[in-house]
Amino acid sequence: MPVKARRSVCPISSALDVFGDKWSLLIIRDFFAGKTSYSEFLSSPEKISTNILSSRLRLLEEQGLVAVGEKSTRTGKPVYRLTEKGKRLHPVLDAIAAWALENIEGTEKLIAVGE
Amino acid sequence: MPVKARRSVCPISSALDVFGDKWSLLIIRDFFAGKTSYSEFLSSPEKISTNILSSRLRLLEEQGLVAVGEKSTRTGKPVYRLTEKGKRLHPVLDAIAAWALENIEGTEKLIAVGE
DNA sequence: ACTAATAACTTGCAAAATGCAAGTACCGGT
DNA sequence: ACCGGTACTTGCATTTTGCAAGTTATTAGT
Repeated sequence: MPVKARRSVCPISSALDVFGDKWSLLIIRDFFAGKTSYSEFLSSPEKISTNILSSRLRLLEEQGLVAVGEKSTRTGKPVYRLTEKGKRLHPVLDAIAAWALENIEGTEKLIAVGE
Repeated sequence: MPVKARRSVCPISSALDVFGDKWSLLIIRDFFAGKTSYSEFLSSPEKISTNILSSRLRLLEEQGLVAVGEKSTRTGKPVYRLTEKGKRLHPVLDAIAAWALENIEGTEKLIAVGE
């Protein structure tokens, strides 16, 4: 599947072509929180639906932000991981979280966006 | 019109409820580039359509990121401006642009995201 | 005052993305 | 062989987006 055409060469526009939707960055957030499996992503409080999760993981993989490891022979589950390119999004999530904590009432830092 | 229900109290999720789409942050980018009028936003290379621009400006206004000034008596045009809350998004745009310039081939810093 | 032009929208409708419920496939254990 | 759980896929209704074509208001020129 071809990577979708970008709208312009502007870095912000190009970045939004990659993760400019309501779900992609939440999945990335969950990666930073240590999640690696389908069911773990489904368990997040925002309740992503299975078809969206499946398609987003595929898109993120196509974009090179996520890699799917071999299914663990112990558990049989595929293991999803952030690539280096994906991990470099950490400052973006940091900036967004900082803005929201200051500017949107009722937001709370629940999960450590660690690493 | 009521502000849409947020999906969770997570700051990232809440922030995406505000600007998690393909267009909102591009409009914000244009504000930082000094644009203030409808036609200026339309002239950006990504070619937003008029109905989306109209509805996004309204949503951003409802969220308190954008304020509409009185129509200038000289030109008759409404003047759109970022509020302080909107201006505080500058670090977010900075982080996104920095990531894209490093991680997406063919992106170029075209407009000064100044202010 | 009349006309033309431009800016700022709104409307209608097709296309795509999202959301929900249900179903299928493939383990691993008993 | 059967069962339960995880990882999906499928079908379809709803919502959002995208494009083209209006509509309204103000300004610029004659």
